[in-house]
Amino acid sequence: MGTALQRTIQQLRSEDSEFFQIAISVDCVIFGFDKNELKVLLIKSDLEEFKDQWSLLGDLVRPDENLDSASYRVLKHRTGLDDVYLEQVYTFGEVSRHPAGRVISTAYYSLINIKDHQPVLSDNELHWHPVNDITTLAFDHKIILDTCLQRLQSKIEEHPIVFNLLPEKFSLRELQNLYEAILGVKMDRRNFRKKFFLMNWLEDMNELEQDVPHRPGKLYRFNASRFPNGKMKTPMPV
Amino acid sequence: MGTALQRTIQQLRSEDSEFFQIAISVDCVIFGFDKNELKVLLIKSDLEEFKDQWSLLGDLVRPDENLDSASYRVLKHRTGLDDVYLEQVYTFGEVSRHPAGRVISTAYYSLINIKDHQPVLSDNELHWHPVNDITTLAFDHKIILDTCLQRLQSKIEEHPIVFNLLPEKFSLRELQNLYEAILGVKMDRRNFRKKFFLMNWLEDMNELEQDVPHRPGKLYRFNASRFPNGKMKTPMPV
DNA sequence: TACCTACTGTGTAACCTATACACAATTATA
DNA sequence: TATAATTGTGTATAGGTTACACAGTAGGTA
Repeated sequence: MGTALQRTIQQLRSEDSEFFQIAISVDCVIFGFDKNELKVLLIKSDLEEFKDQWSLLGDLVRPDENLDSASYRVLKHRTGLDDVYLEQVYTFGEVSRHPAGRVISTAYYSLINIKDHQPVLSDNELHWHPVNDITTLAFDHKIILDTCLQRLQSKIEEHPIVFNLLPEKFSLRELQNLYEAILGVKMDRRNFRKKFFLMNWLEDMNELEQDVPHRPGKLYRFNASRFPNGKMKTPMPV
Repeated sequence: MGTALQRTIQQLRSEDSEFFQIAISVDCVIFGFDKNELKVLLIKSDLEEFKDQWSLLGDLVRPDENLDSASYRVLKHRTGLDDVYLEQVYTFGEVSRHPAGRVISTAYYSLINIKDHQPVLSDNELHWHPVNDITTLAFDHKIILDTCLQRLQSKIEEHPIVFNLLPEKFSLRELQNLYEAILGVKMDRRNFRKKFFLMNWLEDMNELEQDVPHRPGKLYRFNASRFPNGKMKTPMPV
């Protein structure tokens, strides 16, 4: 007796479709940063079972598209953005996770500059929520959100991906606020500056912040070309 | 127009089955440790396209089983082992990754004590291969193997999971050989001992190695109860 | 215009961890 | 009884992490 995979897909389909009763979807945790808070883009669930609850953005995967492509498609559809940071995190496959049937879902998270996001006008069910305010979501989406946040937290300790959440030019204070919002810790300002300058990622724009009611800070941008091999030398200071 | 997920599964099935043309499988990278080498359990592919090539152990997911359960089922079927370490790593969903049709596969890796594995007699196509000797595999399984090995490498730097690959009692030399085999580096013997004893994971069994042609080392076992919160304090010494 | 507020920008010392490294003790074997 | 191979042990150095204070600057306000 062989396993199911040892027969061909055509054989399986002709037998009894036993293995084609599972749908696969992608769910996207779309992170943004605004007013010193980490936020996530959610939509009102339209399933009766989860009436008035919020859920992540997702869709079923089409037979002719790659898994990653499905995720990019959802992002493009919901944010209008093309060139975004996207990372697969985990696949959730509990039998009963979707009330309407068997749906296995692969979770991705994405980092976008919230200012670039022009909400689709017809989609007034779409809103940015502070991550820290979210206690429940439809389906198993709270678990998916938590899993993606954990991945983001460990990822930024070694990879320079937070810049996807910021405008091109930013001050060191904004950058530190972002790290603090994601990691949920306070950091020492002087040590933060020291470490970042040691890493040599930032390019001084020779410009100052505008419209701040205090001494303005310098503006920098991320210089990806200085980043050796996609790996940071040391984790962030606490 | 809503997305596919906003209709019910029943609606979708009755429409045109567009979203039920994808099969989902699990693939297991089963790691073992023998003769100071990290090994992986492989099976001869029986697909014509990959004749005489080796492949990972996997199977299609059944509609009524959780994703994790499918992986445990494959492990139990191939190794006879029940209580094994298993971790989901990544889901591979390229459209053309399987020649027989659209199959999305979720990869897991597993750590077993190779001595416990009694190969199923009828399955003489099943063999342990040194990870370092593997250059090609059927399907995209080489990429899956590499991905799982990378995950294992980063995981052991913070979590005490390597003990799943060893017999209950082991010497410090065996433990160090195992770390060196997984990470592909040589470590300093004295620093390795120092760090492990500082972490206080090991319980001295007051026994010595047998049948070694030199001064025997002490035997230890992993004391999980001393492990606080599943997280190691410091990475392994190099 | 003078002062107040709130932030920016900067350096050093103490501490902790990681690393490099050598020799005596023990067992099996010839 | 000598040899081979490995175990078991401590210290000094280097490097990185952390804690911490004060002068400078722009905007706001009286």
